[in-house]
Amino acid sequence: MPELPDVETFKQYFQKTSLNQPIKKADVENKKILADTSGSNLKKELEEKKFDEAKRYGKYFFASIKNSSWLLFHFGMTGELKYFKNLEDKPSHSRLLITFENGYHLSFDCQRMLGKIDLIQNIKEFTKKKELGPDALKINLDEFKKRMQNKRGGIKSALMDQKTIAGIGNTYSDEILFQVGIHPKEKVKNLDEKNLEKMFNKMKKILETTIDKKADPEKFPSSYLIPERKKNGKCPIHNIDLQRIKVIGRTAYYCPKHQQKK
DNA sequence: AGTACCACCTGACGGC
DNA sequence: TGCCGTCAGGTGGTAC
Repeated sequence: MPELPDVETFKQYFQKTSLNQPIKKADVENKKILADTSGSNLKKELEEKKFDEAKRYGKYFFASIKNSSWLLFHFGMTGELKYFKNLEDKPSHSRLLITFENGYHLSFDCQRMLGKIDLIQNIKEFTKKKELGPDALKINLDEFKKRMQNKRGGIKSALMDQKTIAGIGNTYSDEILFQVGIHPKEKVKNLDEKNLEKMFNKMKKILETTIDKKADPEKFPSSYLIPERKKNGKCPIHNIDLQRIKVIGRTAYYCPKHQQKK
């Protein structure tokens, strides 16, 4: 589920594999993933050019096309990047296929097609238009507290609101709340400054740790909730069944023992 | 402002 | 075996 740590991992992968390599071909294999551009336009923009920079903001990834626009990726729920040599290794839901002069390929694989690709001129303008809040990795404590203190609803929906903070989704909001011991439906208003500061620190630590582990739950510390976010999952601290509830239409997992409402 | 609900979309899974 | 409902969860739109 591409949230900030997953997208950051894609960015690092892209930097390692696809930067500064002359592009030979670019083919859109399914037009549904295109936002505001056409397949022929994308082809024209990419072929015989190269990527010279990679950036991330929240859950969005941007690849700079040298002397031209930015190629924007949003991964939706099932999007990912794959770099490979032989076409037989092409992922099964490849929607955009880029072929480099060196013979390797980069594919935007997106099974459910909830992802999007677009061309944009300016990242700042884009994030402004989307009204995205500060990136969760970059936001400082004061800004975090200020933004949270303006929220009236529940804490999980506040953490997932991209206009409040950009980058946290359903999975990682569960992890943050699990580690600070707060119920997903707790009203933000009921949290004091100390709660918010602890939450801020945990959020940063979780993002840094999971990026370091390349967003792979199998490599996460055994004290983490995420690997247990499944049917019959247990709290790694208390070894009891996790609770499953709906919060804003999303499934939230939490420990009924150490995440009780105030 | 916040929440509820729907749509987009595919594939895995459980029930019958 | 195979059909069907449900679920997964990011975003965006609408209704209340």
